[in-house]
Amino acid sequence: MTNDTYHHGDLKNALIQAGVDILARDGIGALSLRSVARQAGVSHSAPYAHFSDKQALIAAISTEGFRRLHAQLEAASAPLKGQPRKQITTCARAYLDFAVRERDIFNVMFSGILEQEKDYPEFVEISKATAALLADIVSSCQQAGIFPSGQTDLLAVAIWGQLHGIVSLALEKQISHTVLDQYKLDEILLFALNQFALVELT
Amino acid sequence: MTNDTYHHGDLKNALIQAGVDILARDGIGALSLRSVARQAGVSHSAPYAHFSDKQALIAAISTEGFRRLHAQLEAASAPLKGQPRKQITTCARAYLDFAVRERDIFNVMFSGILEQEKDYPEFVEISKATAALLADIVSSCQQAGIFPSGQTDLLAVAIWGQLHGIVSLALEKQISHTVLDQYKLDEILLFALNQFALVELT
DNA sequence: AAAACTATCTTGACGGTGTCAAGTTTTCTC
DNA sequence: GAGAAAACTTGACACCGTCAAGATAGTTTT
Repeated sequence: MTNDTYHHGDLKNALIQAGVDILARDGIGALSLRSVARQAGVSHSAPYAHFSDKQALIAAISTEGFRRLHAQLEAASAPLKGQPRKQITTCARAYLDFAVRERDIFNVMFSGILEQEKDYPEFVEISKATAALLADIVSSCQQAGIFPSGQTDLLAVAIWGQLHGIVSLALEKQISHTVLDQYKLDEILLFALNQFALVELT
Repeated sequence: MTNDTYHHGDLKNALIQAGVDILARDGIGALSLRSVARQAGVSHSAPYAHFSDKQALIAAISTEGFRRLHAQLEAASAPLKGQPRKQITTCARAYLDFAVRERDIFNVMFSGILEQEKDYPEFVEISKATAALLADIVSSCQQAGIFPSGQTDLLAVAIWGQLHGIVSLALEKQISHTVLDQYKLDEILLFALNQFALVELT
């Protein structure tokens, strides 16, 4: 072959993007190294120049997922700096939005498919940054008297856990229709958040 | 073949049990129709007499998982009938225990691998029963003045969600060491539960 | 600038997988 | 006991992850 596309240039990112696209279009069952290679227009073994195995590709896709989630939470909360009461509710809705809109990426990120996550430092970094973003908002809320003070890390984990759990159960269709017919999901999130709050969140 | 084991007798349940064993021994990556058939000592196509496809086997394993979770919660709460304060904390710990001890089944149950869950009525039934078990305890707690009264279903979903989320994040190793070094997981669960409670839960 | 080297990509192969079709064996039914 | 139905085997197919060997493109060395 003597054409000018033998070397792709940025195949690694193209493969990650191809993976994201396949997830969005065909779901998690269609995500394979070979389908990703096909989508990127390269041979079935080309990914091995950039990913040591399928786990490494999944780690990269999960990392990209956390980047998007982080960016989404950042975009939701940054314009509300100084208004922690609005930040926490807006971020909760943004978390829900992300999970619904990028359902399959969200699943890849949190479904235990990725093992040995500590082998992927970029994944660890961005997932920690995402947790820190939420913790910062929780901390701001404490300082504003919205949440009780003290044990910030513990409080942040509890709130993230609650948020994550309700969203996850919803994606798994484990929330009964008797509840869903009565309340919208973000109302459920708000109700749960308010258990922690000293003033009513809306 | 003329031996007396051509017909297994109860291959369907044997295949489910084989799946559970493989999950426990080799993890979710080793779960395949063929490995399950091998483990049960039958040919690679034998499962198709009992399961229409791999999804159906996964549904059956998930169903078995919910049966075990339900049984575990039942065993934890039944002896404490009339003591809702103890029931709710004991069940939270039992939920955590189950997730840790049967980690891979728990993952199969809640990782979105199973699609079209409504096609599997036994799965729907036992998962609803599990939610109902938790909701009943929450309701008892309300009547005992441990939780605020009203909106029982909403409260139950919030509490289950919180429980589920914290456990899930822990399994995903998304809870930072600064928190885990300071608190045990069941202390985190208790802290979160107490946000809903009118009296302190221990 | 030529040569050596390295990174990138292709081709081809291997065993494993889900699924289906066809055939065999056993059990059920009348 | 014959025929039907259920349970199981064998064999095939396309797809998968992975590896080895080779081809091609850039990069570095001299």
